Order: sequence, then C-alpha cells, then structure tokens
Amino acid sequence: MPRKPVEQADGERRSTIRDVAALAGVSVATVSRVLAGNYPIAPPTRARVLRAVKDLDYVVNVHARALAGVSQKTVAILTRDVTTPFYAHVIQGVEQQAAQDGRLCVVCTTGADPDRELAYVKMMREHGADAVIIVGGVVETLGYRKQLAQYAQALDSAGSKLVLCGRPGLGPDVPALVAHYDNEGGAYAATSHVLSAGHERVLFLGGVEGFTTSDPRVAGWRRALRDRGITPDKELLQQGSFGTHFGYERTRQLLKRGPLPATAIVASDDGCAAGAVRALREAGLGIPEDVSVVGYDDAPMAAHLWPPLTTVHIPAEELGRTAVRLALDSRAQLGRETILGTHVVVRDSVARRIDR
Amino acid sequence: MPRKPVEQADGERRSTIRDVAALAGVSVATVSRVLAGNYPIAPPTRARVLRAVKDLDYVVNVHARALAGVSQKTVAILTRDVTTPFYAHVIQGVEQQAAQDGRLCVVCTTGADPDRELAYVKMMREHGADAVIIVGGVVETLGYRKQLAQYAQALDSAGSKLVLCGRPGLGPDVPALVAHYDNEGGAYAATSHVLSAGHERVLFLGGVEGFTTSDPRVAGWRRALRDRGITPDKELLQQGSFGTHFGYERTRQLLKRGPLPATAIVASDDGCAAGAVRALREAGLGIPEDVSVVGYDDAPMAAHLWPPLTTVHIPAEELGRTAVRLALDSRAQLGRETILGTHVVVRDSVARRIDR
DNA sequence: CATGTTTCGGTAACCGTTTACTGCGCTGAT
DNA sequence: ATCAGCGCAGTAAACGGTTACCGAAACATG
Repeated sequence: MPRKPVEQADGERRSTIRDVAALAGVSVATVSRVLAGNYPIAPPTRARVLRAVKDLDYVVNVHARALAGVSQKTVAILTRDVTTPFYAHVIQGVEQQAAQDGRLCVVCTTGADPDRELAYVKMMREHGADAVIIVGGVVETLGYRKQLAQYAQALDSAGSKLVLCGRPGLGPDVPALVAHYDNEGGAYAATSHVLSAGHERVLFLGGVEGFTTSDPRVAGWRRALRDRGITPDKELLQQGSFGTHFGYERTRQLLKRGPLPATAIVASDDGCAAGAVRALREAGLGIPEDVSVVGYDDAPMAAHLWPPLTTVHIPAEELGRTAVRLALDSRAQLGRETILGTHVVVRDSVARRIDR
Repeated sequence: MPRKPVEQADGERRSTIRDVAALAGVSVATVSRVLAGNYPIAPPTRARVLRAVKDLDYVVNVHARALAGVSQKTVAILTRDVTTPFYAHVIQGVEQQAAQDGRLCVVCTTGADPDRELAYVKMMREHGADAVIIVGGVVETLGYRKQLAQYAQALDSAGSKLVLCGRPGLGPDVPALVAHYDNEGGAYAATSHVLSAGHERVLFLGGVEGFTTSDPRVAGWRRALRDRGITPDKELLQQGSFGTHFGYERTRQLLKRGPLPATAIVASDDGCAAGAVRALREAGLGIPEDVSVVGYDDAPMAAHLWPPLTTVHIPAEELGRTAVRLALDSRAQLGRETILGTHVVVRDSVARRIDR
C-alpha cells in the first residue's frame, strides 16, 4: 500500500473536479466538459454543475490540466533589470500582449549574469513556457553566441520559441525569432538633425565598444557625418559607458582639457545626455545656446529635463508586443528580423547655429 | 481503449523520466531520487543516471512535479502598470527576493481595472502560487474592500498568501499580510524641512482625495503645519490628480489668479513637482530662489531635474523584498502591518527664506 | 554458519485533468 | 415491433512525476 494520502495540515484541501462531480451528481468528464464548453451538455446538467462549482469555490488546477495535455500559456521575459525605463516599457508591452492572448508573463532579471540567464532558460524549459524573450544589449562574444544558439536549440526542441528582442539575430540557422528596432537609423537621423541645424563638429558621447546597442548608434553617427562630407575625428568619439555618471564625468574631463571640440553632442542614451547637460551647465555653458545636445531612448525623464531633451524615440512597448506576437504566430519565420522604426523627437535642446 | 497516445507533430517528444531510467538501466524512482538528492544512492548508479540525463537533455516537467505534491514556487505581483518608477522598483525587489528563494515571479498589470485584477487573482489560484502581492494606491470604496477580503479568503483557503503592499491593511480579521511605508511621516518630514528653512506659507499640491497614497501625505503636511502653530488654509491645499500634467496646469492656474499664495510647495509626487517647476519657471520665477519645491517618491528623474529635486525617498525595492519575505515567512502575522521608514533626501530645490 | 542490520533500489499508488471510446435511452422511420 | 440514429453522459487510460513501502543483497555480529 504505497503512498498514504497526505494530511493537509493548514486549511481544508482545495476542492477537485471529483468533489464537484459528486456534488452535482455527474461524472468528472461532464464537469470538465461544462467548464471547457466545447461539448454539448444538457442545460439542466450544466446548471447543476455550475452551481456545484460555485458552491465549492472550485478552480481548476493548471498543473493537472497542463499534464493532461493542454498547453501551458506562459511567456517569460529575461532582462538585466526592470527599473531601466527601456526594459520597463518592453516588459509592459510583453505583459499586455501576453494578457491579451490569455497568457501569464513571468519576468526574470539576470543582472547581466550569464549563469542566471542560463538558469532561467532551464526553468522555462521545465515549465514548458511557449516563449522566452531575451531583451537588451550585450557585448556579444563568440562564447555567448554559442550559448544563445544552444538555448534556441533546447527551447525549440521543447516546442518553445526563443525571441531575441532589441538585439540582432544570430543568422538563419539558429531557430530564434528577432524583434529589433532601427538603431543605426535613429542615430543617423539624430545626427542629421543637428547637422541640419548648422553644426559641423558633432561629438558622440557614451556607449561601449562592441556593445550590440551602441555600435549601430556610432555607425549611424559616422554615416551621417560622412554623408555631409565630414570626417568623424577620433577625438569626437568618446566612448566608455552608458548613463548619467559617465556622461557627467567624461564631459567634465573634456571641459578641463580646454574648450569643447564640438558645438553639439549626440549621446548614446538619455542618461548620458543628462549627465553631459549638467556638466556643461556647471561650466557656465548654456543649453542649447552654447552647446546642443541630443539623447537616445526617449526615456520619460527626457521630457522633464531642462531644457526638454531632443532625443530618439524607441518604440519599446511596441517592441515587447511584437516579440510576443512573433512568438505566438505560427507563420513567423525563424531567423528573420522584424525591425521597428525609430524617430527623432524634437524638443528644446538643439539650437540653430548661425555663424560657423 | 480510451485515449490513444497523441502523436507529437512537431519535433521529437521531450524526454521523460522513464526514458532516462531506461537508458541508465534503473527505475524511475532512482532517477527521481538522484535528481532530488535527498536519498542515498550508490555513486556508480548516480553517475549512470546523471550521464543519461545529460545525454537525453532531460529536464523535469514542473507540472507533473507540482501535481505529485511538490509545491509550485511562484509569486505574483499585481500592479496598475510596470513603467511607473515606483512600481518598477517594487517589482524589481519582488523579483530579486523571489529569485533568491528559488521562485518565479509573474507580473500582472491591471490598468487599475478591478475586473482584470479579479481575473488575475483567479488565475493565480489556479496556479497555486504561494503568494500574490497587490501593490499601489486606490480609492478604497466599501465594495473594493469587500472584494479584497474575498481574495484574501479564497487565497488563504488555497494555501496562498495575499500581501497588500504600499497600501494600508484591512484589519485583523482579513487574512492578508501588509508591507507598507511611513507615508504620513514622510510628508510630515518633508513639510517640516521647508518650515525649518523659514517658510510659513506651504502649499500642498496634487493627489486625489480618498486615495490611499495621498491622504496620508496630506495628513502629514497638515500635522507639520499645526505643530508649528500654522493653520492649513483651504487655499493651500490643491488636489485633483497626480503627475506632471496636473502639477503644471494647476500651478499655471494659480499663477494666473495672482501671486502664488505660498513661498513653498510640497507636491504629492515627483511628477507633480516637475510640472510645477516648469510652470513656475515659465512664469519667470526661480527655483529655489523665489519658490521652494519638494517632491515625493524619489523617482530617478528627481535627481536630474534642474534644480535637482529635494524629495521623500520611499524604499520601493525594499518594500517588494519585504512583501515576499513576509509571504514566505510562516511566522508572519496575518493582519499586522510591517512599515518601512521614509526619509527626506535633500537636494537643491529648497532655499532658506531670510525675510518673512 | 545463522541471524540481525544496513544500504540501495524497485514497485506501484496517487496527484487532478482531459478526452477517446463506449453505452444508454429515446425518437422516428420502416 | 424493430432498428438505425442521435443526444448525452460515463468509464478509464494517460499525462510525468514523487515517494511510502517492500525486498534483496551485502555486511556485521555472535
């Protein structure tokens, strides 16, 4: 006599489909069918079942249901963190689209730690999630690409989809979906915007070399300059990191060395731009009278900076929604990239440069 | 002969514990025990099993595991949205603490819609989540309190915990945990801070009457004034909404009617403060020379405003972490409130008032 | 050598659903 | 009266694990 029924210590055992069946005087099959609503049931029977369900406050057990073959309906999103506005917006999009499709959204923060990422991918395989979405930039080493390819394989063979979101894909032989945005184009447009305002010395501030998010931005900046016949001097490319801290410190250093070698700054991100603005202002420079600044991301704070920051809008929420749609669309092509547009949102941090 | 084994159309069937057992030449019990690691297994046997697991790329099926009685390990967090910085930080805290305890974190956004909230609570019951955390302020009608009490009952009898986070509890007879912060105290401290700087006419801007988050703030402002023997005039309490839009518009209205009836503003939230700052500046007023402003929340943007905004810090991430700890701590008292401290973070938006 | 103790591993019931197949009672046609 | 057909509802296998209980072999002891 194996396995004696375990006594539920705290609280009464939650009621099962069998309890409902007993109370309603029908079989479990009937209860299941009433609840699923995909099978003809005589109205009086249906009513009795529904009544019993209500009386017992019955809810199905999703685990049992999943085990019996009804797929689980979960999407997972892995990001470095959730407080960075860009991630928060992507998560929001994912959650909303997932909810619309009746799915639960589990969020996993990795802190950019590959081990935690790996652990989460494994957990999601155990859960049989129908999609796992990995968001955000990284410096993509060969080892990491291999890692991703492995995830893709593993998830694919388990019937789950891997979606790479806000980062480039891995080529057609890796079974992953890709939802990306026009990163290079955004930087090109932003740079063109300040060039059109008459600036000629435009500095690119921030980002780290090799990073999947900043490299295309640098490329866009470079292309915009070249298109106007301007050579992107080495001293005009100031990389190192993202965020306010870097923007502030690097700008201060630059200022300490002498007058700024540029009349405008294109920043790798809004935080970086905010840091630069602060440093410039502390040095007595006016924005945008003396120096024009444009950011990237269109984080909510950008609009509240003083002056309100001209920046590049990334459709983050839409990106999240797209990722889920892609995962759930059986016609979606593995290996192809879906690319969303970006655009410059003009506010007050860029001024027309009259003289040269 | 009921139910013929369903043919897996796409991809090979994922391997089960039985496959592993067969390959390793042992019984399923042995495999399970090796994986659980809670039972003595002879090293050679263990090695064979592990080898088979690796070869087949086996992962357990959590649904089967859950069904067999091992609890599911999930916490859910319900918020209005995820992009509001306060919520994002709470979510972050929840996720981190949950991860530390080996739990998955599912986030559900309700858009402040009671129906969606209800639906999510039901879903989480189906999942057997070990905790559901509801975060954020509301105007708490009687009906809604009743609703919450029902959730609490339902979840409790299913063995899950309900945690109310960043909002007051429902009294000792409702089986819910409460993780809150010292809302009134924060407002009291903020108001005291500007009073100590010599201001006497201090306006409270923002919030909506009856809201669980703003009411205590108004109360704190009122108490601080009274403690200094100042009567909180009616015209000094300007409520209506939260956020930049309200802050901006209401301040403009006030300014249009004549000189501001105060030399300092305590805002219901940082967004509101930012809006007020903008309106004041547009009217030619200097911050803090002409008007001092303090916010509430300590959102990341507060530090980047110009001038950097003095505000009240809410330990949002810690709040999330506390909520999870409370839920998982069997000794936690239902009905008792755990209250985290708030404090004023002094930046540059409050100036000493010399003359009177 | 007989017997008591461990140590390790197998057997099979059970968790709560879903659903293929079967069967019962009626109705209406022949 | 007989029987095909239909509308409903029941039976029970299967999903993939966990674990209580049992038993065999290995070892220690008298």
